[in-house]
Amino acid sequence: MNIHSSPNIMKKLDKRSEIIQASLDLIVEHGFHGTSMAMVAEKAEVGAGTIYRYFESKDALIKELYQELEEKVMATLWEGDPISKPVRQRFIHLWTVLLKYFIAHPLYFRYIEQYYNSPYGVSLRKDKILSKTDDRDIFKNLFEEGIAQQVIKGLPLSMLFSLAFGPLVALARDHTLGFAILDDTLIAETVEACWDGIKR
Amino acid sequence: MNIHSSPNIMKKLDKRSEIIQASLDLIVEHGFHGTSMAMVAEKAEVGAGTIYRYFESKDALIKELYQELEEKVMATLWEGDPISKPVRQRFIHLWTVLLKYFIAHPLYFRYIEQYYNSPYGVSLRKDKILSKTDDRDIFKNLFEEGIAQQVIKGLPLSMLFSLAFGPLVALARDHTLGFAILDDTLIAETVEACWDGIKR
Amino acid sequence: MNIHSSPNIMKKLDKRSEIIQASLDLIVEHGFHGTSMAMVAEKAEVGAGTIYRYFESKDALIKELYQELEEKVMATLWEGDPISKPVRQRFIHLWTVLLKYFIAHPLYFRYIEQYYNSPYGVSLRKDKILSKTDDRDIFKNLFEEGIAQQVIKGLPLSMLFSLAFGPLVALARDHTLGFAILDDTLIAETVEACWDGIKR
Amino acid sequence: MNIHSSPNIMKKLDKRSEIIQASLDLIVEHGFHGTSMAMVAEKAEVGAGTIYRYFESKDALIKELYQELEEKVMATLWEGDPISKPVRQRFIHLWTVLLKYFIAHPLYFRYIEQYYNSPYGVSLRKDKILSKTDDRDIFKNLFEEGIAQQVIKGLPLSMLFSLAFGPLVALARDHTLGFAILDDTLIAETVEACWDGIKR
DNA sequence: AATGAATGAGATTTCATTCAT
DNA sequence: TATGAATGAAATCTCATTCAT
Repeated sequence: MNIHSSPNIMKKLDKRSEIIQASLDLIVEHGFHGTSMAMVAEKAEVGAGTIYRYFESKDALIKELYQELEEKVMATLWEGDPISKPVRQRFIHLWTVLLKYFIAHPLYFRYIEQYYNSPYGVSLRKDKILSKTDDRDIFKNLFEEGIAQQVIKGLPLSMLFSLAFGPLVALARDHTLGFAILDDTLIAETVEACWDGIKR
Repeated sequence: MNIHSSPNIMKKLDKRSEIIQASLDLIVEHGFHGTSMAMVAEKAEVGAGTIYRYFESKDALIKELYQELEEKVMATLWEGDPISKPVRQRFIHLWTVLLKYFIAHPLYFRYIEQYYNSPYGVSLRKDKILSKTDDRDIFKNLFEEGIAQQVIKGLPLSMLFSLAFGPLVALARDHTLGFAILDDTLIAETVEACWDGIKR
Repeated sequence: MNIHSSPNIMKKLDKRSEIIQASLDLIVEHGFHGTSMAMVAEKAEVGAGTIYRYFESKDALIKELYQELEEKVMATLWEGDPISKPVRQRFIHLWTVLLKYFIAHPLYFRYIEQYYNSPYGVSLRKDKILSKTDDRDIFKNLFEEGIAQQVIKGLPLSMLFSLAFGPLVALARDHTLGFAILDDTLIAETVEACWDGIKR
Repeated sequence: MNIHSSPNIMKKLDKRSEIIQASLDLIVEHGFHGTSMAMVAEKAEVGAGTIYRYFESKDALIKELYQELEEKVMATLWEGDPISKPVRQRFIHLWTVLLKYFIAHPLYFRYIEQYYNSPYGVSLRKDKILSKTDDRDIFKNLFEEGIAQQVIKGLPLSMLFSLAFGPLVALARDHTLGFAILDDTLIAETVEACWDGIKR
């Protein structure tokens, strides 16, 4: 690769990124079906047909956008995960990072939530439950360790997920919609409350 | 009004109910935009035009359906609310009733959630926050009383809502989707965990 | 049914007929892909969406139009078929009727031919060969009888079909395109020539 | 031109040939409009833009491909035409060669036929009839000689064409589609039958 | 009041062609 | 000369809504 090929590569990446970004903005504001491909094309400043060079269909675009966002979130969590620390400390760390990430990236959060609660998300989750390689392994391991050490309630995993994520997601939603304003203190208290919900 | 007009009224109510029920079934399964008016008409066994005698538009139908479901939920909560009992006991009662109601009426729950997380729901909630007559008064009063009695954490109301409803909603979702199975014991434990999240 | 319902029925039949007729005219002139649904809608003086009340898709329209034309042709042949007459006489009758029909209905003929020689027609014919209930039974029987009576050559049926239909179709094509002009005498001579091709 | 330019020319010819061949394969299978330029480019292993260096447009490609095939067929006929032999013998020779050629090159035949029966072919034939330099001169001469010698029926030339080519084409079609299987004996009988159709 | 055929605006998607590299 | 990413016009098809019956 030399310096002259760079513009090509940049441009290619750019088009796809522009489309992804435009879709994210528009879908968060208008929903999946309130967002037409023409709107995406205009906002991304590409031809309508260009979208189909990068995404097979509107559905594929919606799905790939979700997957990209999910990867970003998971990467952020993995990055600083203090694996060797005690369960409680890891929990506090992970939940804090996650909540702060959602607050810092409200569009990501809104999109993920919208996707999750649509027919798209339901089938996605059904698929995930079947497959072994779940993103949630990082949490699963944490919970199982906590149960084994008797610091977390001995409830079914799915219940622990709901108890621990439910408040965080609800808070993030209210924040991104402007119904609540979270500062560092409130974030810390929220995370503590999430822990309180599952701690023995 | 005389007795002869009764059949007419019955019929009219019936048609409206059929439309509402058909919409609920279809939207839960296919989403707002995966459900066409033609599908609703067929399932409700009415003419396509008939829907428009009862609902001004598809959006109006979606909104009114939401409001009806919300009213049913709130009526159920109001009904047996032990207003004179201590805060904790009221909380446990209300949350148990709510969770059981969602489990007993999974379609109601799925619809409400889908609505809540769509652009429809966001504007609805913005409207509600502005108006004084909020359905959530029943909870607001409970929380304020709890704060005053120092049995509930002194956090902003919006945070308390998230902490207390988040786990419940997450659990109800997993249950209605078949990802978790809740019996009476687990319901009780869930509600306890919700309380743990906000109790001082 | 009373006289007042008549207009309804007429109208319904009319729309479908208008669409069929417009499609026939346009496809014969511009081909399958040179004919857009918008062109059909305009020529038929119906809304674009209306076509889809009568035909599931453009392909379905093309296929159904073919089937209708084929039925008309076959009905014409059946009608005056002198079953009890000698093979030669039946042959002369059927071929004459067919050629005259194609000359009288050049659009029908052009459409059928275009369909026959397109990918549509190939799969159609493959299906037909598999199924027993072939329109061509009328000809098959005639040929088999002729072979048995030793007035027709003892060749495979598919060859006899080609030998007997080939000249007729070629003539009809030239006539409908204006490359040849057939009068009654020439028609008779053509049919004789078709017979000459298969007679023993 | 020197020896060094040879590779270039070869390459250029190669690309054009690849495009022609790919188009032939694809159009025979999917039809004119079922075949996109992108499909051709991929199958020919050239860039999409490259096609336009050799052919002005898709229509031009379709037309040139037809002309190439027609030339090949005519060249084959010219090659061994026993001009000095009696009419009947020449006829038998030419028709046998033609039928065998179509059987040996089913793609050529299918393409020519598809073209012939499309709006492309109709205008092509109209043009040909106007111009004097018709490929059909070889047949025209043969028929006129036959008429003069009173061995061929005294019918209009266009009729003789239809009578003589119709069966051959019909047979070739059934063979290439797999609906009939022709061996040397059947080929000979077919050609005899073609002759029977026009002989006095 | 009830119907459902008809509508046409608008959605998704395709594809021949261009043009910067 | 060759490429293939980009384009946008145009195609097919859907569907909320209307309106004559």
